[in-house]
Amino acid sequence: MATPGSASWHAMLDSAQLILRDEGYGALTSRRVAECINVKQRLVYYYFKTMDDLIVETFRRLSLRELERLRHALASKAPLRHIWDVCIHTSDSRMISEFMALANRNDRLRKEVVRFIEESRAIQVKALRAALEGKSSVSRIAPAGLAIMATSLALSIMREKALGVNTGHRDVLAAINDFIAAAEPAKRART
Amino acid sequence: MATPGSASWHAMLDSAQLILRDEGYGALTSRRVAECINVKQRLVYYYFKTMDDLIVETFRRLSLRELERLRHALASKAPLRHIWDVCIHTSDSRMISEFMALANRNDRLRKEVVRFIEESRAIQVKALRAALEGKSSVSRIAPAGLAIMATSLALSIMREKALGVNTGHRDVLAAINDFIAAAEPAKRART
DNA sequence: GTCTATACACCGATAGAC
DNA sequence: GTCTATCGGTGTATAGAC
Repeated sequence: MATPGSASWHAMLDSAQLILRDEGYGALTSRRVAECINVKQRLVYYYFKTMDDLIVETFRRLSLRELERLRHALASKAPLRHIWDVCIHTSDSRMISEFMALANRNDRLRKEVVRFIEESRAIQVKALRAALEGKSSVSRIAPAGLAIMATSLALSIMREKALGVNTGHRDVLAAINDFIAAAEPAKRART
Repeated sequence: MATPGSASWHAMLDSAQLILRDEGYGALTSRRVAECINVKQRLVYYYFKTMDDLIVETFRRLSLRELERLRHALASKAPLRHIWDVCIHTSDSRMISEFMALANRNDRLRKEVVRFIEESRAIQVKALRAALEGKSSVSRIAPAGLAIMATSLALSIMREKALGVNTGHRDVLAAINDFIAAAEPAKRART
């Protein structure tokens, strides 16, 4: 259509994110997006051919920003610590749940999600491989296994926190902290 | 309203599950449910006062069945192995994604989900505590931490498998197998 | 780039007959 | 217990003026 990257374009994606987070994908409609930025519904279809396009583009912009944060953390002095910080402070868990649900039935979105998972995991594996080189005593699990454990736990902890469950969180966070301290003994920090 | 537990009642919950799994909560409508079991839309409102009630009841029935499986596994000869089997072969990950998304904005469902998480975790902790008694060398992580790791990983692996991602799965499954073998050295099995 | 107006489908929920 | 019929509301998407 026209003008990806313009002010209205970004405003629509911003609204889409907020609606997804606060009201769920069932509420992500062209009318609702338009209402959020005080324009008429018709304009949404000027920027996005279908609502499907809007959803895919919303995830795409979000995932590119997230990968940027991960690459920045990878290049830092304490990659493991900073990558974990990015994972545990990533986008709202409710919004992630919505994208997951959508990805199961939207093939274009699914491909974007798969791309994101694979790229982010590659960054994590790179950091873990470098940190664990010559330290076989820290973990017998391969870097790829540790990476999936990290993302999986970060997501579960965020989600349960949002639901109001806390059982076992302290234990897991302590274990992760110990692991990072052993693999990357540079400075001390709080989780 | 009337007759919870009757044939039509169960048929409606069965349909609701299938629709959630295959089409998402956006498609879970009274008309769609009625269509699936060849009755008219009006009948759904005879069994469930609102669509909200139908959703909550669908999760409730499912979670009670799941807890029953977990309790059965706990009472078996190899509790850790069997509980893990239940976790990794639980309800379809797409359906779980839908319930998660719904629970973030439906307070009655949220309470049911919290109850399920806490009860299932208690069962897992019980099994882990018993298995690890006097075996401090197997893991330094407390049982509650190990429980959240297990559920978290089972869900992530199922979800990624459904999406078509495999990176690191083999490593994680091997690690879990090793852990169970060390904590519960009874018989050998495949994961 | 932003608007008015509209076609057409589907939603939740209810009234009331049999 | 199951049906027909219907209300008011909201959804995607498009035509076309300014």
